[in-house]
Amino acid sequence: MKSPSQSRDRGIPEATVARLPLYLRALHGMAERGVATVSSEDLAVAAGVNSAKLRKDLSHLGSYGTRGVGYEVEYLVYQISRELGLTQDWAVAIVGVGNLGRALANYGGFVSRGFRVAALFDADPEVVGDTIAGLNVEHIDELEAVIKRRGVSIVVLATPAAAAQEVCDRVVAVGVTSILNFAPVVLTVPDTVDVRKVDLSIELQILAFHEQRKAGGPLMAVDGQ
Amino acid sequence: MKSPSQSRDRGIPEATVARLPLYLRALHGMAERGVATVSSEDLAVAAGVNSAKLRKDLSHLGSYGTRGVGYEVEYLVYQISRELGLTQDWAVAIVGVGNLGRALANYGGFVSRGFRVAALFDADPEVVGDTIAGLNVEHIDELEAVIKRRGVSIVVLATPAAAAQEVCDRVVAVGVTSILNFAPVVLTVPDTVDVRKVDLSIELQILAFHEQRKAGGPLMAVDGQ
DNA sequence: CCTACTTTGTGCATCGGTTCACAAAGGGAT
DNA sequence: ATCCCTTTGTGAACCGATGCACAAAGTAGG
Repeated sequence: MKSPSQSRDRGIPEATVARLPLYLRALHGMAERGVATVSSEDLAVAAGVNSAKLRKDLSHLGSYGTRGVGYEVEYLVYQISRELGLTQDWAVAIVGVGNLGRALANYGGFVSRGFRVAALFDADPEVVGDTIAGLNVEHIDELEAVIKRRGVSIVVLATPAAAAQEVCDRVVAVGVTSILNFAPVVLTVPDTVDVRKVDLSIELQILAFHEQRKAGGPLMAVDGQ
Repeated sequence: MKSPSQSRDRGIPEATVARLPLYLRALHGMAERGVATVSSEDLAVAAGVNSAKLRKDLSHLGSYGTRGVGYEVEYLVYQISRELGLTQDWAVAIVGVGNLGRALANYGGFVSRGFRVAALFDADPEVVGDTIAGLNVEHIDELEAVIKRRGVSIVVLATPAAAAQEVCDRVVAVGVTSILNFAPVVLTVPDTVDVRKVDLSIELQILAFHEQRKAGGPLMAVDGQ
């Protein structure tokens, strides 16, 4: 049941959640440049969205702006960070240390936002024991033990497609409920588990679709039937 | 002739376009396993979507199913491929050969779907001249010349954030209208240009948000679903 | 205190997308 | 040919997201 006068409605729309990190990035940039206060219009431009949308998004977190003035940058950074759960430290494990897994392990963008790569796993004895980004690569057999021991709560799957579901099942079995999947497969999970997927090939295909139209443009009817 | 003979409505919804690659992947899997015909229900399960949605999506391409039977796998693969523009060969350039660029260059998923990595660029003289995935890394100064010469129409940006906008401007200036951006910045482009962005850190932040709520405890809205 | 100006927060109309549910269309059996 | 069974294709209701436009709320200056 939901109380009617819940000051900060916990039901933040998914679309809004997806944009908060964008605002946060823009705000960090402004904070670095010493900007103290920002209007919805300016922040919207920096984040590449419409200002009305931005204001509505922020209004879901509470009333943190001052009419006639704007938003205080530092304060807003804090509020958004807290809402996203970035004020705590998240231990992330990366499974699969191929090209992609390696790139992810070295990616600075993680660490800077409250995420800490806490473990790397691979099945290939050739790479197990290697040190990547200052971390020892563990054998996949250690998956369950290490995840528990190090309090990993988010797992990134960068395995071959064929291995993804099995690894997924195993991490879900030890209680992981947040998965970022780079393998090109549809994962089956209990609905208590969140899966987000990133598929590089799909993004290119969407671009190709639009590119084709631009190129075909006015002559489109040529292949019509 | 217009009227209902506008059989294939060219205005395919964006949400549908984004799912077509998913269906395609599922269909390829089925084709390999020798499946000749598939129902919307089965294909929907394989692609991880609702069957009504799948049927509506496919209906935007035309009437390619047979009532009482389903869809012929090979035929549907062809139709979707054609719609997405995958029957032609797309030359892709990757700019920035750091960890991520390297991973992308080696990523098999591109080649297998009508995409061909045709050029690699970097600014660092240390890596220029290296061979990655069978390709010579060109200096960024060659950007315009090589893009034109090799007919590159899609550019993948895997540069540091600070360099992304400048590279973007340059490729747009030579006529590229499709960009896949991995750099964590909002790119400014003319609206004739399509930009899709992939931000690994944003995906993690979205997961963290939901994870926090799950862990968040008693004050959480009890969403018993 | 009052007036002029700025910018937030939001009600409302609208739009695109999802889902339901069923008539229409085809196959197969007799 | 007729009946029954399966599955598509789609009308229509629904739902969430977007964007306009403005009242409310604040600042600044006299």
